[in-house]
Amino acid sequence: MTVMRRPAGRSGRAGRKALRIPAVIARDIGLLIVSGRYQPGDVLHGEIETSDRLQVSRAAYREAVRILAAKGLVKALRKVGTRVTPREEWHLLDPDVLGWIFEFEPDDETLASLFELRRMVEPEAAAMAAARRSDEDLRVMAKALQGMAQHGLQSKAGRLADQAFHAALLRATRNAFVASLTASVGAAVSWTTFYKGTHSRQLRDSLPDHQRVHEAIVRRDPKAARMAMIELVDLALRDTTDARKRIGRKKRATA
Amino acid sequence: MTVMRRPAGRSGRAGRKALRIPAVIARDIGLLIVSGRYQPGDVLHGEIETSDRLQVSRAAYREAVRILAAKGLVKALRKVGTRVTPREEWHLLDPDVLGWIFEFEPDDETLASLFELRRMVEPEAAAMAAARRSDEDLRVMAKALQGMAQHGLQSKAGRLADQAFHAALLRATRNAFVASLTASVGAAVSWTTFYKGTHSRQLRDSLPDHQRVHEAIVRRDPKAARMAMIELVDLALRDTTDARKRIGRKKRATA
DNA sequence: AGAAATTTCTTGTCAGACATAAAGAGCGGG
DNA sequence: CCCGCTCTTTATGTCTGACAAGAAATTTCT
Repeated sequence: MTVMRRPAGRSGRAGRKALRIPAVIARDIGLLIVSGRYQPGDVLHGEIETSDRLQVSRAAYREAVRILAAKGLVKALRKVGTRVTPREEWHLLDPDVLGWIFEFEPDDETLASLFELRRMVEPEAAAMAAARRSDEDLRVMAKALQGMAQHGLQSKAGRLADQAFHAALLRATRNAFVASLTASVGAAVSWTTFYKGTHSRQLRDSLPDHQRVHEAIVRRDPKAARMAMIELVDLALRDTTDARKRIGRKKRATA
Repeated sequence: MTVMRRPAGRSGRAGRKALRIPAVIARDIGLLIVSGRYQPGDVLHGEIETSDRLQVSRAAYREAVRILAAKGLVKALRKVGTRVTPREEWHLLDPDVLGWIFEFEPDDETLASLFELRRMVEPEAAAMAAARRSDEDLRVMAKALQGMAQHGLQSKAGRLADQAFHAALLRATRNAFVASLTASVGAAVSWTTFYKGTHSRQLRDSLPDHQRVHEAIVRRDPKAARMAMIELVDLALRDTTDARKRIGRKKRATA
């Protein structure tokens, strides 16, 4: 494992800002953990050894470990070392942790679980949004829909617009806790559309689903918003699992 | 602000384990942030100045700041300082953050929002648990109910049993993301019963509500479990708001 | 006045040392 | 032989002081 000051990709481009060393190390180790390369119970190598190997100061490495500990991924014990925490203690809804999980192709169970959560939260959120939304919320959602229509779901911009729509909807609930699920929902949304876009030829247009939700919210019709959102999530899940099954068959056939 | 190596309370007792300096500082500053003493946009005092004032090394203080940054509460910028993040970026569902919020009496809106989240998640979770629970899940839930009955809701042990019941239920959903909401639900549960216990004379017995949920899960009856949980959450919310209103009147009368 | 160079300030990183707790080995006594 | 105590070992925990780097503020030059 080597320390990269910038996320993998072209380095010169102005894209993302340079990450500090501890953040990069935390991400690297975090990826190793959520991907299962480091299993719960495993103890990380010693601080001196690791920091030396990565050619960073021990202080920098320690700050990285602190970040991971703050997210529940590891726990440091004197004399025993820094040990990977059992999965139940991970802060799965932490944006970073979730992002790390979705940097790989998540397994079926993880994906299903996240969709179950969406299915629990988003319909009610849509209903709440229909009851409480401001005109400003509407404006943001409309703009997001326009972005989806304009760029399409294959493009990065389109995916961002999709996420923006769901984020605006959650914000419109006027519930800070619900709104803080934005990262979770966004991860599912982004990855799903990405998955469909890259692996599947025929890409069902989910824009109408979104528009139905939007219209219900415009009309301040909670019941309709809830139903429309249920349909949206269900269809998104179906599309995703269908695509997966196709890939699965293809892979099996190739192997 | 002074660094306390142990959480406030009697120090000699074996209760909680000694927290390391960065964790204590992170908690102290975290409390100042979530309580509003430090407002979003405020910049914390410089590292040298603060670490000097707290009489800890700069490295220790920096690790504390890293913890807060990992939870989205602050963001460090060169030359500008470490600044408190806008509220929308806080990781509200992080167990520590939520715990800090609930170390004070949360405002009505926060409490209402958290109950809304419970109301969205727990009924469906109960239904899922009814469909998927193992015998082991049942055993844990039964034991928790027994603990509630034995110790009562006023005692610490009773409150822990209450939390344990909800935790076991969420775990029985077999959904890691739902299960990771345990801390959030637990915070609401614990604080609510605590509130009722300390401030209110007549303390409605919520044990029957829990037992109805439990029985439905035993019977593998998702619909009944969902309905029972809806009732449980609604009653808990009503109890809490009622108690608050009483206190409010009392305070107003006293003042 | 406007752009470019410079200063300045704050976080970022490094290096090495010592402190401390907890696991494990070793030893003594029951 | 087993139990419990002490001592050693070892990893994290903490401190100190120094320098690097980047961004804001200031100054200087055109």
